[in-house]
Amino acid sequence: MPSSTFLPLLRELSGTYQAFEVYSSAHVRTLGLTPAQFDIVATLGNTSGMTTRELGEKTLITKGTLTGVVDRLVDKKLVRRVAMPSDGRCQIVQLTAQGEKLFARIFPAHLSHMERAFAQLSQKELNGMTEILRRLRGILAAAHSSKG
Amino acid sequence: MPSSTFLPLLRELSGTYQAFEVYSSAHVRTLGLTPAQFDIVATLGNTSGMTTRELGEKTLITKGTLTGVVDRLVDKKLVRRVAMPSDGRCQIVQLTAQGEKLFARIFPAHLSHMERAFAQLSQKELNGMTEILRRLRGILAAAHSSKG
DNA sequence: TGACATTAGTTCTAACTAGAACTATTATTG
DNA sequence: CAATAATAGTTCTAGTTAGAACTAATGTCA
Repeated sequence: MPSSTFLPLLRELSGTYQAFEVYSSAHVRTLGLTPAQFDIVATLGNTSGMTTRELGEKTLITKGTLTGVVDRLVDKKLVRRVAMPSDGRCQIVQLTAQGEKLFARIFPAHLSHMERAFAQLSQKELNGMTEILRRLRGILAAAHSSKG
Repeated sequence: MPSSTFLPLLRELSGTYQAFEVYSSAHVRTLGLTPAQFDIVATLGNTSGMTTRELGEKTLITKGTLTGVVDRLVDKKLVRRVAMPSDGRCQIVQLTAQGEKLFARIFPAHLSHMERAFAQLSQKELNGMTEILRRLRGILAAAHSSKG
C-alpha cells in the first residue's frame, strides 16, 4: 500500500491552475490577446527587450512554441526582432512603440482584474501560499532533474 | 499603489504546475500515451464508464477537446463509446478489455513514478499543501463565477 | 401539446504545445 | 588551426486547447 496519498494534492494543483487560467484568460481575451501573447507582452514591458531564450525561461514557453507566438505578435506589429551583433545566433525581441502603448493600457487593467480575486487575502497569507508552492515546485523540479 | 503583491504567487502557481507537467508527462509519454490520453484512461480505470460530460468534469478537459482525445483512444482500441438508451443525447465512454489491460499495467507504474517525488513529504505536509491549494482554487473560482 | 429553453456532443477555426530534427553560429579542445 | 561540441532559433509533426456555432435530443411550461 502507498506510504502516502499525494493524488489529492496533484488533483488540487491541476484544478487550481485551471481555475487561474479560466479566470485570467477570459479577461485577457477581452483585451484582444491570447494568454500566451499577453504573457510575452507583459514580460517585455518595461524592458529594453531580451533574447528568445530569456523570454522562454521567463514565460515557461518552449522555444519551438515561442517562434510561432512571436511571429503572430510581429504580424500585429506589437513586437520586433533585432539581430544581435555580438552573437549571430541570438535575436533580441522587444516591444514596438505600439506594443508599449498596448502594454501600458492593458497590463494595469489585467492586474486590477486579478487583484479582485485576492482582495480577501492578507499579504501574509499570500506570502505563505507562495512559499508552499515554491517548495512543491522545488520538489518536482528536483525529482525531474534527478532523472526519476 | 497595490494593496498586495500577488504576482509572485501567480508566478509560482504557474511554475509549480509546469514542473508537475514536465515531470509527469515525460514519464507518461514513455508509456505510449499523451498526457490527455493518460488522464482519460486513468479516470475510466476501475469504473464501468461514464458520459463525456462527466469525463470532462473530472479531467477538466472541455467538451470540444474531449471529442478529439476520445476519438484517438477509440482509434487505438483502448476506449469505446456506447449509446445510452435512456437519454439519446448521452454516450457512455468506457475502457475496452485492451484499455483495461493497459490501465492495469501503466497506472501503478505512473503512480510509483510520481510517488518518488513526494517521498520526502509527510502525509501531514501533503494534507496541508492540499488545503492551501483548495483555498486558492476556491478564491479563483469564486472570482470567476462572480463575473469579475 | 406546442413553443421554447436546456443539454450532450460534434464540428470548425485559430492558436498553442512539446519534442525532434534541422541550420547556423559560436565555443572548446586537442 | 581543425574537429567537435554546444547553443540559439526555426521548422515540422502530431496532438491538445478553448470557444463558438451547430445538430439532435430532452425538459419545461403555458
